[in-house]
Amino acid sequence: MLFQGEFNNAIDAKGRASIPAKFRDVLSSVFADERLIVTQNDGGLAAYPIQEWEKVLEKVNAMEASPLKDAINLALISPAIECPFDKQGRIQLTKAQRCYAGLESEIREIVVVGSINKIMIWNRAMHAEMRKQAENLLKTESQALYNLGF
Amino acid sequence: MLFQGEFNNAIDAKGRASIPAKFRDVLSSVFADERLIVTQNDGGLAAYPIQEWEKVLEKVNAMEASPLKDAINLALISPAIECPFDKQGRIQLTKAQRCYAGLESEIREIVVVGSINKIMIWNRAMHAEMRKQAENLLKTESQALYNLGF
DNA sequence: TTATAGTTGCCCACAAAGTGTAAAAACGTG
DNA sequence: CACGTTTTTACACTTTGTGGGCAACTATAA
Repeated sequence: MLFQGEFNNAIDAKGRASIPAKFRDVLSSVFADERLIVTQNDGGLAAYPIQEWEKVLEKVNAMEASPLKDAINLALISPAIECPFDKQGRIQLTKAQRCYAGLESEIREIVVVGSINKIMIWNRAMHAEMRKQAENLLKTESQALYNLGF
Repeated sequence: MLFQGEFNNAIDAKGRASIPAKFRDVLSSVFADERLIVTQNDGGLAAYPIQEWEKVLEKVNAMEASPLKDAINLALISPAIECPFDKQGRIQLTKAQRCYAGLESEIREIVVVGSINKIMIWNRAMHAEMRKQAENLLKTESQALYNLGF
């Protein structure tokens, strides 16, 4: 397990998001490279260690032309940009990234979520709403959950 | 990776579009030439560093005559024009270019998107709409995305 | 031709955004 | 509870983006 857990961190007035120390530790110990590529996905931001991102790129490049490939390029690849860490372990997000993720001006509360090989960053309120939706679905699937061992 | 990322910039009343400093840096450091050739493509504007544009031209010239070649000349090559930077890092777009890209008079909001070897300029609302379409398609292909590493 | 309106390029100035550093506050561990 | 680590706040400074003024030039019409 690489990135794991949820962290309620903040984004400052200039758009810098602090990344949990645990995730930075994973970057330096497992990947030996602190570079993060941040893209937009599903209403939030997804940050990939550069090695992971390059694997993704190779696979996408190998696809033959199709509407799906175009959509991936438009929605996932083009917006991607490297966001370097500052000395306090924060990454500077661009205006466009904040705009996409609902992190304008006065909004400071984010949640940083580990997701195996990537790190997701959400507007905290939005994330809470998504969780609620998910939990509602789970209520209708108690048997399946039981079978899974939950 | 040359041009990467999305930037929410503006076009002013005179039709000047500001190009992100990062992209200007790529032009001067990688291409050592700030000239941009701007053409029309797919409802937006595409700006090529002059070296990249010349590569394209050579390849098109090498094609033997065909309806496709004619269409390329008509739709992509003919409208192309060099748009020089002013000292504030903006390029002056012509009326025809703005008209084509849905950037008339009062519309100020654009998005400048890096796309490997070229820079795309979109009406921001139009781009958001395209992204939405793309994301809808992606939602139906979550297994494929997972396989690609997203 | 002259007058007029529109376009283009150049310049300046202000506002907004980004960067870097330091220090305070909060947190978690022993 | 005290300590070290982590996160947040605060401030100063730099860079970038945007709007506006002005003059030169172009095209059109009277």
